[in-house]
Amino acid sequence: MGIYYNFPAEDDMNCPVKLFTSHRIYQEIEREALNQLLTAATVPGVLAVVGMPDLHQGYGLPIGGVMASEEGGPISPGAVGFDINCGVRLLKTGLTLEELNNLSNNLLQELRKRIPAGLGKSSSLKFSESEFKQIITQGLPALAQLNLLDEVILSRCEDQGSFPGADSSAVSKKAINRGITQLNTLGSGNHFLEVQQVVNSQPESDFKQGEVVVMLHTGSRGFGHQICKDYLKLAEKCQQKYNLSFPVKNLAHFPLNSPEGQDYLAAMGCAANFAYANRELLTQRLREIWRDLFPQSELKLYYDHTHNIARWETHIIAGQEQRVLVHRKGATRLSNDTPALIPGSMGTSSYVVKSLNSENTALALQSTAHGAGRKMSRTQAKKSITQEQHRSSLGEVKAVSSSGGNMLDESPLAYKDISLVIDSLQESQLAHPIARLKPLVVLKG
DNA sequence: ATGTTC
Repeated sequence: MGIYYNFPAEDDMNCPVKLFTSHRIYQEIEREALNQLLTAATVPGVLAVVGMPDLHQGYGLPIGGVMASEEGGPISPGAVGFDINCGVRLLKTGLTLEELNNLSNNLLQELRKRIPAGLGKSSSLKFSESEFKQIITQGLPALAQLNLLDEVILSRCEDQGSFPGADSSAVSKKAINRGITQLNTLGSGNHFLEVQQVVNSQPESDFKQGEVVVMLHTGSRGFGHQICKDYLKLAEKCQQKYNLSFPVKNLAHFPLNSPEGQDYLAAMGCAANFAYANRELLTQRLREIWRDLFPQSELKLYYDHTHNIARWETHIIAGQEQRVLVHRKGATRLSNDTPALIPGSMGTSSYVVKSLNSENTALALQSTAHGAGRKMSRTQAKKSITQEQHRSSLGEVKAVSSSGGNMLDESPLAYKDISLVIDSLQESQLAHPIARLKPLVVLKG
């Protein structure tokens, strides 16, 4: 029996809350993050709330939180997050470390020069409004129609790279204007492009020991951010109209069967498609660099998935199979036949995991962690971590910031130990690692 | 995360 913490439905909670952490990680979880998770269970129409071991304080729902709503129940922009379809993509290179080694300095310089990155950065590509709308409505298949898709990769993407129900008429002009120049950019904060080496792979996995891979972590940029902002404002306005009780302002929501709720889902789908396309286009920029530096190597997509989204799924909740809208915010869907990519903090290993298909995976609504999870806020990290501490925490890893900043707020010292998160997933019988990916070279946003 | 004020 894998362990988890169960908080029964008490007082004004509508459902129990299950927190899937080891005892060790539980000690590190902030009181406020747990409080936010328990508060989510008080929203009327919420049928299940689950926390992952990388739980930390967020806006409304904590990062690492999963919240399932009944049909007609709440849909909450804050429970998806500002970076809609923030996600991870992993590429295989077929190269060994030896083939890469002489070039790693060049590679870092080329990445910095040729990958559009940093706060407010515009893309090197120009899209017309109609092309942009086609992309945000259809996702990756639209890139294929525009002759911008290199290969048939849809089966290696969550949602086949096309989120259903997206409708650009639900997206504000302001969001379109922000998004149209940002498609094909990495962004900032915890977004990164990292070259890694497989150091520990299970024999049954697709990974060879020592193989070089590339991981990309980015999302929907200012586009998704604007959509979240627009709909949070609308939700507050709709509170009276639908006579809703928000336990905290940041858990503002719509009824799923309201026009506004449906509009949010349609707009959220556009941001999801933006982010799928963004990761694909950045992969193409990377391929251009790769062709120059490693002409014998071809970048092949291993998998691409999100960790910030709401989607319809069927789960057994309280013994009853039902269709629910699952919000995952800093949590990854993990079905029995797909892998999940769990990026570490800068300078620490990332992992590929598979489901353990246990009783607990069903209780966790088929969810797993999304990363190491913060241990300090950005401001706290900048105050308390010194340059020297940060530099030594990076060890041999070559890191460069596109913005030229000191990256203290992204230091591994500001995050939980990813290996404890992975141990925790195993102890809870949610997932087990099939490969550990050690960082070599990282471009931070 | 973010044209850094959710």
